[in-house]
Amino acid sequence: MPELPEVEVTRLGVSPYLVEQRVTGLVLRRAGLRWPFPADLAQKVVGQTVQSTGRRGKYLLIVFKKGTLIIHLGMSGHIRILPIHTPAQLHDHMDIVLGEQLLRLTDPRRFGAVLWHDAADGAIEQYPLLQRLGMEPLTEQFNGAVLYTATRHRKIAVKQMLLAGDVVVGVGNIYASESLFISGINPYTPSSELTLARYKKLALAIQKILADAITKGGSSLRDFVGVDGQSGYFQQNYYVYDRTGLPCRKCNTLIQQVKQGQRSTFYCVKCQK
DNA sequence: ATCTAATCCTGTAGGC
DNA sequence: TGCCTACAGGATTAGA
Repeated sequence: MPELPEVEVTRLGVSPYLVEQRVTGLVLRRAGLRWPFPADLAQKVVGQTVQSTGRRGKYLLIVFKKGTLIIHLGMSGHIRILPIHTPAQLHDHMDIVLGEQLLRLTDPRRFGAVLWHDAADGAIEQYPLLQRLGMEPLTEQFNGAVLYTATRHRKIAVKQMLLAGDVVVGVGNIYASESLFISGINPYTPSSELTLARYKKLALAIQKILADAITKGGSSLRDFVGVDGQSGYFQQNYYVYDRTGLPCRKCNTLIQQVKQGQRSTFYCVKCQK
């Protein structure tokens, strides 16, 4: 379940194996994932050298001189660095070969995506799918005022606003519930009704929880090079997510699970008003 | 301009 | 034991 921290941890993990390395081959084992793979992808990347890696929201960027490879992990995707000629298994959809190693994309549910943009680094914001994305939460510019000003006419529940990604990116279903608990906000509150002061608390909660998750995930970066892939989210200690019917860690009230826009929301009715 | 619902797909958990 | 259904996840898209 990659949210922003897992994508960033992935980027940090694979980056040393990519940057300044030349792509020597590309293997596609199906026509595409969520969307078809770019038709001429091999021509675009094979022979090219990776300049840098980046991230925009939950999109992983692999930057070449002539363009940028955009990878989205969907909800079940993950990437590993493996020795060349490692046999592919079910759901291994793409290999980017770099000399003696390869970057392998695995995604059982195929909600992920592999895209190409014919412009290097700076111009990536022009890519259609990235154009409507909200602000990066882990930047100096992001704060409560950003949330406040963007939501003056938004009646949508604050939980669903966070998830929508057009105000702030990278907050998935887990961290939406968690950040609202930390800031003491009821997930049903219409976005336009929250005060600046409460949005300041929410913005700080989002930044802290995402940064902490990256730190924790970063401690298992080596997992991206090897057989087992997935990185250290197991020990995550959530306040409300997936704790339906269990006592709130602050007040012992039983945690409620509800549906908002087809998605589960977890919250404490006493701590979150 | 906003918002809601449907959609993509597979693995897993729960009910019978 | 095995079948069946519901659900989980992100984010675009179409429709209200």
